[in-house]
Amino acid sequence: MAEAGGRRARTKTTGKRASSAWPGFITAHDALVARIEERLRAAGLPDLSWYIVLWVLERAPEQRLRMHELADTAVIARSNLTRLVDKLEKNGLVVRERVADDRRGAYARITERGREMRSRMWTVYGPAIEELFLRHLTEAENALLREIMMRLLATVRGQEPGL
Amino acid sequence: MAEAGGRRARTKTTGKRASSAWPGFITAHDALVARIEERLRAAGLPDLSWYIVLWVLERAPEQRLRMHELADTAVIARSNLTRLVDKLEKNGLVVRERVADDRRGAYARITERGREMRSRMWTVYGPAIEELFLRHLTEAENALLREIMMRLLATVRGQEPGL
DNA sequence: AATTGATCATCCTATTTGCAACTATCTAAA
DNA sequence: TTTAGATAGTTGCAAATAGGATGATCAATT
Repeated sequence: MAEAGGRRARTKTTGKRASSAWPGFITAHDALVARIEERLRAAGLPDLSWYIVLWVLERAPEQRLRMHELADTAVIARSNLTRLVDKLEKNGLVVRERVADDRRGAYARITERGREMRSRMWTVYGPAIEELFLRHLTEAENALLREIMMRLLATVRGQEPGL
Repeated sequence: MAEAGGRRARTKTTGKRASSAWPGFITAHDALVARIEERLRAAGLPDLSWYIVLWVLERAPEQRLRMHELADTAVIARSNLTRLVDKLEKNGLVVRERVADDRRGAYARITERGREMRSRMWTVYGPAIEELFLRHLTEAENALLREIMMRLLATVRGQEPGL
């Protein structure tokens, strides 16, 4: 959160605004994600991290991505992605493939079962997004929100220290 | 994430939009939070969850809140809040107090040291928010974003199953 | 070719988290 | 009252996570 509605601005250099959107941003995010995870769990489905990986892979050029690209796109630490992909692979949802010209590297590729699982998860996830999120936004708000998020993402990705 | 830019809408009932803000929303959130946590760590400071609890308590009516109120406000599972408050208490940043008319209950109250810590964390957190988030929004965007987040928060809180 | 420094992925360990009990207390109804 | 059912907070255990270390390979320079 932040100094939010904030008592008085503390310094001149920090140039506070009347009211930052930040606290609401992270709080709304956490609350929404908690609700969604609840629904997935109730439906006996894997959690969001699985969905995200499957979704990213499904949209990738050849249904596959290098591990580090996947980690960056899905915003998952590399070491955690290794284990997540282990589990997905054990469940037959993705397969690892060697990289022809770089023996250090590996691809993760989504399988047919992986696509099925993503689709199955979407039957819970999609309506949840609709109901908890989209439903409360006008078309214009949705569009602006999307644009803003892409802008933030672009700049934050542009200055990753470890990227 | 979501069906995003989405191939074609799958059913009529799901009433998809051209492009949902949802994937960007959670991805931007995760990326921003990761950067911020990085900075706090680099500064040898505790992580965001400590800040949020201290911040919520500092703004609370009497600098204190019942454990369950704190959990709900900060969006932290009760069992995790118990342990988080344990740690904060061990560090002298909050104290637990009994509730006069409900012997089951407990307050968490922020201490002077707690306020100092929040303030110290803000010297890193505040500029990070400014630089990574606010800086990229116009005043109008910030205001709208804030309003939207509050709206989402209100509705998601209105329908909590476990609340 | 040899060396140095990055990069890729994984492994290891300490924490943290989620969930399901569990205890104590309160509330409402019989 | 007594009892049945909620509520507050905590605890235990399994699983997930973060972050640094490791081993292997690649790229650039000498």
